[in-house]
Amino acid sequence: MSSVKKILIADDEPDILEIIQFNLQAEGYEVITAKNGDEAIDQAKRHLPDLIILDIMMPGKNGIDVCNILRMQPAFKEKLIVFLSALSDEGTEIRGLETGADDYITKPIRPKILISKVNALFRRLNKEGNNMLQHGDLKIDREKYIINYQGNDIILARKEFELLALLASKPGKVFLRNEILNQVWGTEVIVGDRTIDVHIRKIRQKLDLDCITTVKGVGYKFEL
Amino acid sequence: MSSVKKILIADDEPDILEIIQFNLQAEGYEVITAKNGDEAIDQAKRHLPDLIILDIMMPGKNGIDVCNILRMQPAFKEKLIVFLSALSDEGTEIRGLETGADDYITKPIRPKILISKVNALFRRLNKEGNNMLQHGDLKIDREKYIINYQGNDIILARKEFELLALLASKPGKVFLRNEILNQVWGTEVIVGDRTIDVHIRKIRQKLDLDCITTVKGVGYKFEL
DNA sequence: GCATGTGGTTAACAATTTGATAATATGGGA
DNA sequence: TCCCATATTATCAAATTGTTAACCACATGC
Repeated sequence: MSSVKKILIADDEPDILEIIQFNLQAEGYEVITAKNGDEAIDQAKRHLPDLIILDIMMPGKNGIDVCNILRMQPAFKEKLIVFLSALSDEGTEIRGLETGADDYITKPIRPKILISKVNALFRRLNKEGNNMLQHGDLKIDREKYIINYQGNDIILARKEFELLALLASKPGKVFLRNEILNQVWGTEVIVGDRTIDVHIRKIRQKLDLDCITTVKGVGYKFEL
Repeated sequence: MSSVKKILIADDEPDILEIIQFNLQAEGYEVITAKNGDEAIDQAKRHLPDLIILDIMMPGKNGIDVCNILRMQPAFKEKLIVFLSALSDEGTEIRGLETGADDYITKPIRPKILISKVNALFRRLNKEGNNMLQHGDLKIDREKYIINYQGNDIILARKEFELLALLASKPGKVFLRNEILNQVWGTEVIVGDRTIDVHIRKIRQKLDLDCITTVKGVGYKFEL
């Protein structure tokens, strides 16, 4: 979405390194390589890649060690880490799964699957935290303050927008009236009881889409 | 966590079926098998397994077809589905990833990895709903204020919901009428004797499931 | 400065849902 | 059998939300 994603690959076999690098670069990613665990940690700190692919079996620090070390640091708590494993080392692989990796890829490397997995990982990441919400035909752009439904832009007033954006930020979750007041109006402001209802109504009217459900006695929730 | 997890395996090769079945049963899972796609759908509907492992390449309906068909139905929207794929069919594998599977496992099957993945999937599932109770086919989602039984959402009014949630929070425990009053109604409010009964009745009616037992002279308890 | 429009809030009333109660039925045990 | 705790049902009051219109504040352009 935003900028080119950086990927760090660490493997002691130059061939593998090259295959992966070639394929990921062809896909448009920026690739950094490392030949062993220590180098991987070094490069990771220097470039802060978005995704780190670690071979498990490496001389010196192995992939799991590297993962553990990196996960210690806040900068890598949220980054993607994927293990590479040969068919032979089952035992270590399993430990890898428990260690906080986001996925793992088995050797021999099959380029299409590799790319597919990498893309899938980034897609997942993008969904998580951004100022663009999307559910079905409904797009909510927090930056531009625009709602788009089935290709048509819908203009909501600020409060209406923020209310909808809040509800849509966690589809299905019921927001209590108090929560809504605190999030949208702030804790200082005191407004009457019917204010929320009126805004909800306006949203429902403008959107002409039944996406906000009332949970009587509790609050409202967004769902398609 | 709660009860024994059911796993359905579908593969046209008896050897594979047996290997997987043996390993998963050894791990304490209940295993159901199917030899082809149609049988898989049949068994899935009959047993409502928690996890479905589908071979992609099968005569008749293949794994992806089966997955698509099952995902149509509300009962399987939330279930785990995993694909099994041979090294050869890369193309289909990739499509599998996009089709709504939760993971996929490559052949040849390595038992330890299989088990590790299965365990990981169930672990992930448990983590997902933070304030979510689950007993068998009955899910109680405090955040979404929704009861889900066998894939169907059931809407309860606030008091009904809170009453059920209370009882279900400690399955088997008998809640005295006083306890219930304090927890659900609060200590201030005073309501008549029959009020609880009426709410219990409404829950039983809406759920159409015999999960609340009366303990005469004492109170009520939740159990499946 | 003045008309106009928009956003936000409120009040008043309608519509709806919920929850409590009373009245009555049921069913198991002394 | 009779008694007592619970089940069931219908009913009504209270709580909650929906809807509309009016109002004020503020910005905008003329």
